[in-house]
Amino acid sequence: MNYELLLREHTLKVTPQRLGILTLMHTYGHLSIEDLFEYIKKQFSSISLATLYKNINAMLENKLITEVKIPNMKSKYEIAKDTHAHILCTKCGEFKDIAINLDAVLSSTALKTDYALTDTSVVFSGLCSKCK
Amino acid sequence: MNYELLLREHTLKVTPQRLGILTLMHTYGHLSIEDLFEYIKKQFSSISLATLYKNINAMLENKLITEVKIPNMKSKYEIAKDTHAHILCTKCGEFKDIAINLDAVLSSTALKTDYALTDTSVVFSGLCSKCK
DNA sequence: GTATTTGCAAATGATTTGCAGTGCT
DNA sequence: AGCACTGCAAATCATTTGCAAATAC
Repeated sequence: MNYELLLREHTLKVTPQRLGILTLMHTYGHLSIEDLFEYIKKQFSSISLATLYKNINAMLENKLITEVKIPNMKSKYEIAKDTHAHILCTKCGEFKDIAINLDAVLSSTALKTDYALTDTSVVFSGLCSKCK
Repeated sequence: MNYELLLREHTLKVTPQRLGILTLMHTYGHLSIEDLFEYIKKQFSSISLATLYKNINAMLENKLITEVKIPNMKSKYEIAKDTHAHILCTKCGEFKDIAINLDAVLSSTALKTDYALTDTSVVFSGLCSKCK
């Protein structure tokens, strides 16, 4: 994937730090601030936490990335993509995307509540195949 | 509802502050820490934020209440109840429970992922009937 | 060349902890 | 009586801000 283009499309300047952050997110899928800082320091030993936060916030504002809030855990960040849900193993911490179709649930909810629904935040949790 | 009994069932002592917190949650449905502190001070003018946090944490640990994490907002707390979902109006901030049936989605997800699913965290958002 | 970004240090905000006194059972 | 809870102050942790130097375009 071309992150330089992605940044430019979102009106953000291209810097090595930003490219590093996006590459990490692509590699790991979902990362907390702590994780990101730990990994990014390996490439940019002098990067500051302030820079990381500033970039995360800039990319969130431009909707290039998304924050995923998870029960009982710190938030994780991911490159923005189409509507999807997440699944968490509460024992080993595995966290990943799942493809589920919520269209029926969403349209019936919209009907019942008279809301115009635009976003979903869905995290299922339990035990993964290894942990259960 | 009998909050004294509810506290005892969860092995927590009954104190006026705790009863106040639970009554507020019952009245308002979902409250942030800020909201709770503002309201509870009207009853207990000398209550400290530390006490509020300690009680919230004690009740969370005992699963008497639940934290609801919401995209782009501070968490809200509610008295624990059966699995349900939430809906948020991103304009006026209305936030409420919705009764949706996720059984089909959950069982097909469990099958596909080989997870034993136990919990769900679902927040839909958009514009309510007045705001849209 | 100008505006934005970076990294540092300091400031702010949120939550937790320690402790002495009080209240619950 | 004994242990848990409260309220205060201080400590810790998370995030943001201000500013000078460096970098992107």
